[in-house]
Amino acid sequence: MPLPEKPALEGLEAKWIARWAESKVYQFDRTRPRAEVFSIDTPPPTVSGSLHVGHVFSYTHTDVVARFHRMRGKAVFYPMGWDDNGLPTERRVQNYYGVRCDPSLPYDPAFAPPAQPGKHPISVSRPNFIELCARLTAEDEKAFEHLWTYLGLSVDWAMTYATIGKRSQRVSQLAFLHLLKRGFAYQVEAPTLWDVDFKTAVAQAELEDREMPGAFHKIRFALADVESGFSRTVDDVSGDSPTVNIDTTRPELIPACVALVAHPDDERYKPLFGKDVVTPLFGVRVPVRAHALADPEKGSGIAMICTFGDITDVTWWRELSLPVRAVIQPDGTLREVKWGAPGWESVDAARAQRYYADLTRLSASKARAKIVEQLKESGDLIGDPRPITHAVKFYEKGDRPLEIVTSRQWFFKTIELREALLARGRALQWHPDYMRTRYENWVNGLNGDWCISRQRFFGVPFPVWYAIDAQGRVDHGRPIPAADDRLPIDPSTDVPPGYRADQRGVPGGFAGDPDVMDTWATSSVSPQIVCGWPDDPDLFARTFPMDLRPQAHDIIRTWLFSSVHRSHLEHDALPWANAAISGFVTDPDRKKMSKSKGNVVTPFALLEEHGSDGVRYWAASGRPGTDTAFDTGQMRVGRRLAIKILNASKFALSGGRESVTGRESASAGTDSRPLLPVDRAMIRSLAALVTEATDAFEAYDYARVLQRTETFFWRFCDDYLELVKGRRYGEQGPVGAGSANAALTAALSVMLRLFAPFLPFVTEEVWSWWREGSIHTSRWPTADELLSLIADNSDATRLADERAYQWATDLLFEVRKQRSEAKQPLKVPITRVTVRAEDAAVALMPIVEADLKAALRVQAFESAIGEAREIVVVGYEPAPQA
RNA sequence: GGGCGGUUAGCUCAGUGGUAGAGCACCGGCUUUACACGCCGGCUGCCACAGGUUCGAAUCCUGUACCGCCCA
Repeated sequence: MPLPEKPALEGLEAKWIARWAESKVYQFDRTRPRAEVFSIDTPPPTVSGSLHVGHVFSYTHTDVVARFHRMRGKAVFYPMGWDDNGLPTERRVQNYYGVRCDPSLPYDPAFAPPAQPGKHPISVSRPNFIELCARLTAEDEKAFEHLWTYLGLSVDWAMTYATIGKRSQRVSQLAFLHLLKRGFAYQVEAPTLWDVDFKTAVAQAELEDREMPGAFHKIRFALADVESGFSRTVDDVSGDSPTVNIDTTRPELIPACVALVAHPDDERYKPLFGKDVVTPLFGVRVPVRAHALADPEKGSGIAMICTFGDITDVTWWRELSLPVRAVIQPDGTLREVKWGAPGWESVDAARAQRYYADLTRLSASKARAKIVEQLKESGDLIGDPRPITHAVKFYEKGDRPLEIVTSRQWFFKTIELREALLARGRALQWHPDYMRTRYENWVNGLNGDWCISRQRFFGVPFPVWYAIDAQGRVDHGRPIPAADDRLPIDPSTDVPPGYRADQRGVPGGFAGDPDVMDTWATSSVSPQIVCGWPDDPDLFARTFPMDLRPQAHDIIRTWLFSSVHRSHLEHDALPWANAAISGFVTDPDRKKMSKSKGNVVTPFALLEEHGSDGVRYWAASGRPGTDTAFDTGQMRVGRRLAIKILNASKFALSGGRESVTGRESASAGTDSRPLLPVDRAMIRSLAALVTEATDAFEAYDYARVLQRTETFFWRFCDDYLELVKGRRYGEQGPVGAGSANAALTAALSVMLRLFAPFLPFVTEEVWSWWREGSIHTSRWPTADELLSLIADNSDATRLADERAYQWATDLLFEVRKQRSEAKQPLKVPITRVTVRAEDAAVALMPIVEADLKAALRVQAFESAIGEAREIVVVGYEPAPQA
């Protein structure tokens, strides 16, 4: 192929994407043994969200590492997944089509969504809803694949998976059944964190704290039985009976109050422990109890325990064996209560009923406003509410504060595995190492088992049914598991072994588990999904445990933790040897870029403007774990680097072969080895770079590789290339030209390969000018391939060559500087340069003089031995008369 | 409140005990037969602050301040 007249970056993406797909360069070779495989557990992006520059950033990191290992000779196992399962997709489908899922409706095979979402959501059956989810995610996935391909990810697209796909469902269900059999999965009716809008349980890992305005309300509780031992000085007293005042931010939960609690050492309240108080408005007798979690510093130091206001209430309720009086319903409103009925005994049930009637069916926030009025009226609110700002727990995707609702949920055991999971974390290689601390903090802070069931629709169902007894009661105690070989199943349509379809939902029949799994319960088995467990043991043996889990640090507590957990239980092993943790992309104000903050940049436009190589250059400059500023300037620098590679390559290659103009190479017929000291020195310093780059890459420090290679390349262009330019054109005869050409082509070949993981398009383009096959399946360069070109690598020669090259660049710099200061154009020859230097340097002049004369347009050097170095440009040739 | 990272040139960042660096930006010069998306040169710093260790500290230790993130 002839060298292009004017090489350009435009169109390289389209050209090479098509050829790579055609020639299957990124196809995984599954005949290779485990030791020759590098397997990557790619994060499946949430397809219902839009891709943003943060994705481009972190996925580039993975690709760079993948390309390095491919060139090191590994068969790279690099699948892509789509996380289409779960709430984000449901929410997007609801908004996109204007529909709501109503599981009670029958399937309508003729249903078609409206072109535009209507004002009021259309109710559709669960199968119809799932169809819409599948349809929309398929479109999203196409757009994602296009972007990834354009970015140059070297993914094997034949292995793509989706978290809602059949295989993912089979693996999730099978792994679940294994844990059920072994007792690590269990279900229980228990108070659970609950989102009142999504109407589902959520897990600890999905919580986030948000600073919210609130208010402390000082509420008066009357003592039930006044005794002499109780000192009236402990707190405010009003009316006839001694009272105790508590502070609460949630007065609407007074009807759910089951006790008061203070710290066991709190002298103010010690006399009250074991006594009863009566709740205001509702007149319920509740005990005063002691517990270490009560904070004497907070409010009045005594708190009410409600079922349930927060997770501390749950702890108190459990540890103090208190009864349940729940008022918050799954939709977040207050349920109806019959005051005076068992469990709701009151000293004045009629009065309780009267107050409560005004609260029934109000949301928590409306009920709060109402009850404050009532408390004011009854005189039980002491003073005005005091506004505060406090952290309130939210579901990370939710809009209203979480409630705690008692319901039947599935859990995976985590708490009893804490020590084992910490040990796994220590065995994992973290990049950077300090990210391990995030994991350890999380594992140490676990306060309950992992709730995996969600009361949603677009997810992996639990592969179990329950018998219904003759009285129509569902027996949750003995779930009927599906047979392993039938998975995946949907218990809402499939029938358990030993039953007929017409027995669904009837006494003596069966009921399917109605819930779906938490999306993390599926993505946590992504290594098993991609590696073919358990249906393809051959693939599994070649890929698992995997080499690398790349991901961002925000999901250490979710994806990373849960994957370690699942692999620990299923395989008694870590799922991967390495975890490479990417940082975030920050905007210029050092804030995390995110959609909600409105500072997200659409990635495709960036790729088109700066070129995929340019954007990748920016991304690869972000070291593992380090947050990186969004910087189009860096992308422009990357683009310039790519252009420079094109042009320098054109020059370097135009001598060793037939050139663009058809002129014969100046070095034709000569031995193609770097023979001259300057050439040898350059080759050896490149060999040192290769060693450094390889070591850094092995340590996941790809950013250093890029930076060092770039620095070397730019100096190569500015100094070495200029130095040998004249010689390369044959000014010093064929031997000098041959040496330069040999050094140029060898150096170019190596530098292109060093750049290839970062700049896959431009390096492939240049490679194609003169080499067979793809650069991306060529061998990673070695120091030895360079050093072996040189006959004499003895220390003496090496040092002498280095000194000559150094001396040449010193002179280059000094003369250039003087020419620049004299403002003389390069086309004006310098008549004479006098050099005074130490003996050793002067002795090097014959070696470098000819190259320097050509590079600097110097007609003559005059050198003398002297103490202090002095390099003087004596004069310039007068400009020719006009 | 606890933990983790960070603070180096106007900006983005390298720099793990030995004379403070790169790119961008800025200034001056240059059509030079690979590249003006280029080349040559120049300017730019109490390395956040205060102590300590050391012959010597941007680098190690202690503390402080500020920024970011994670967890309560």
